[in-house]
Amino acid sequence: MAKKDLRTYRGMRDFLPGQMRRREYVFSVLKEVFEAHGFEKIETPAIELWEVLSGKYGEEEKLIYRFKDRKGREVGLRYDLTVPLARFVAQHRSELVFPFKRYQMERVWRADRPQKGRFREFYQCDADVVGTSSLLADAQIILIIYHGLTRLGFKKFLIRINSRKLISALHRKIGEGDEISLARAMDKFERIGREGVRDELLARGFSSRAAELVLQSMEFSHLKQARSFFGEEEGIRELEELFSYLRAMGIPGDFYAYDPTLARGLDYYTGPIFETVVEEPKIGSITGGGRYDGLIGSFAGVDIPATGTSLGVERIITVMEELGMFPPELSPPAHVLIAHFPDTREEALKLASNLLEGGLKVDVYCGEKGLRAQLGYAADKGIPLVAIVGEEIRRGEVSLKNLSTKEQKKISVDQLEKYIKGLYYSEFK
RNA sequence: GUGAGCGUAGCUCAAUGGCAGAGCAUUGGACUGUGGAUCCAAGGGUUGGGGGUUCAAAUCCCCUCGCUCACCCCA
Repeated sequence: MAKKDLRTYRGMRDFLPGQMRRREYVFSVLKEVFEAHGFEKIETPAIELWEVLSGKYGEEEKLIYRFKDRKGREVGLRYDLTVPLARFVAQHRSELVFPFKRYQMERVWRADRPQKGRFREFYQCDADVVGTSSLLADAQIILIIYHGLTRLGFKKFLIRINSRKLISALHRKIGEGDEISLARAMDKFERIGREGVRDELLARGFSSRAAELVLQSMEFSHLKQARSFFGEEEGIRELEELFSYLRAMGIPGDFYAYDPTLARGLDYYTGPIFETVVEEPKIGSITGGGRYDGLIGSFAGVDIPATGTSLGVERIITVMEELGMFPPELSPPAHVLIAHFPDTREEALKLASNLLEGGLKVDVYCGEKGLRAQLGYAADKGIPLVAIVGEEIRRGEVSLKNLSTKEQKKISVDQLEKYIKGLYYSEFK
């Protein structure tokens, strides 16, 4: 038989138990944060009809995995969680409570070329508020980004904030060229600098007069400067209102900033836009989102305003791994391993069933090897305690070994559950 | 789509143009109440694939495929 190619498909990964524990930790923290702010979880299918996915992403559309099902129906793997949400809301309008606050933690697929922090199959954690154009919703989204990242242990990050309306205003002001093209050039400011953007604009066919205006508008670090440049502009008023909410929410000022160079490529954004960057390591943005008041209407027929963000869990995990941000003790695969000998197996099974009843995570050694092997198993798997069920069980006792302190003591079976729980409250927590 | 670097055992990696190797993992045995240890043994390779140079290629050259990183864009 020819040897099988054992690799996973490009850009798609297996997750080993050790990795899964770190991933689950991130997911559980974010879940708590979402729910702390009143967001409810939903799920949607991996596959959507092509007509749902098409025409929503602009140039990005070529990265959607697209195929025909067995009856020739055009379908695609979802590219993000926002467009499926729009379809979902349009379909279930009558059953939802508005403003509808939902979160989702699911896989999405992009036929992209993988690199650091970029995959073809990856998870996104999205939180959105649907059915209100109030900037309170945008502020709440920014709050959960702040809350989520700080809860995960991030000490330093910046949520950059701008408005699609200001990019449109700038585009009207210069009166030439294509808005998306303008936005793309501006978005490169961080990487290629002031002169780089000038060259980029000229290369994209903008006049040098236009380039000067654009460069001028990108110098602003405060909304006040933008106001004197743009005048009474809706985008300015909105950002001022948004920032007043962020202050009231108590988000420290060095975690967010008006950033006129932020553009964001997706076509559907209509109002405030935001993304989060970290200085180290270099990995692009770790969250991205904004207001998209027209998207759901394209499914529902009537306009339903919405805003939200996607937290890039894959990049968040990459950053946390590189910076050693994971807590040293994640929850163990089991609280205790039950070790046993050929003549104590039935007692071991009874003990395990009692401990399970008490709510502990119990791993009964499933092999028939000796104690040495069973202790090695617990050590390799990261189970901190081993209850050795040997001849002492005849006297109603087991030997409980703590693998980290190497201490071992005999404990009566009646006391065991309480004793283990006590250890987890003091020592392991 | 563009560019650079790298492809040797399941994994991590050695081998000056001159016999393809080690550690880990796997399998079998010794040992069976204290961290799969220790000891003994075994299996495992078209050196990514194809072509060329050479007495001789993992090693040099060409093509191709794959992976990684960067660009584009994005989480």
